[in-house]
Amino acid sequence: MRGLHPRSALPPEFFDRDPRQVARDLLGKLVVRRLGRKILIARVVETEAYLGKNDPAAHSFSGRTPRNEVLFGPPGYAYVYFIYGNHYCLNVSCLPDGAAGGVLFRAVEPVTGISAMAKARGMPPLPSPRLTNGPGKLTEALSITRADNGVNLTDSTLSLYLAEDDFARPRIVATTRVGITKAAHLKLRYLVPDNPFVSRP
DNA sequence: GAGGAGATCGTCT
DNA sequence: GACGATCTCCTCT
Repeated sequence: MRGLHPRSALPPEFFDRDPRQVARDLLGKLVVRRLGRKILIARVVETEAYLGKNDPAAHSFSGRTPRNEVLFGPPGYAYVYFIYGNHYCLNVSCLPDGAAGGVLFRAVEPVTGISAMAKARGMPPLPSPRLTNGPGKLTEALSITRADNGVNLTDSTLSLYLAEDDFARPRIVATTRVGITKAAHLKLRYLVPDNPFVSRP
């Protein structure tokens, strides 16, 4: 029942660092989602770093716009964007106010509330990797939408935040990022090898 | 299981 | 008006 215990949120300083370091350190941490009385918890198993300046693949590379302004704000805030007409993707802002780095959550492993996640995904209440093994899938499973854009992910009193876990630090592998055409050679994708919930090996 | 096409719309040119 | 940090379904093997 460890998954039901209250969790302390990761502090703002955790995100006030290079996105590459934040992306690595987020592996094994927890995404906590409150939906009314229900609580959903999932462990992070795959992330990607977006550097902002000097990273053509980053949404913030070409400067500040209404869409990406959260990335230019203080660290530890949710940047949620809509993509391909169908899906939402969850990021967390990194680096100090004014520097627009971020980390994309690409896959998580359900810990608590699996049946609720399955329901949100329109799938049978069984523990399948297909529930959360992709950036669009995990937001759907956790009911994350544009309404969550700009929320403070370091505040455990809110309905979406990031938390520490008691687990040992997982093994980490770095690969190229998925689905991008610019700066595609950079190894800025981080995953827990052999974890069945990664989006692809 | 691999591979390809379509869905679908907000954002920026 | 084009395209995108994706997903699912369909077909073929």
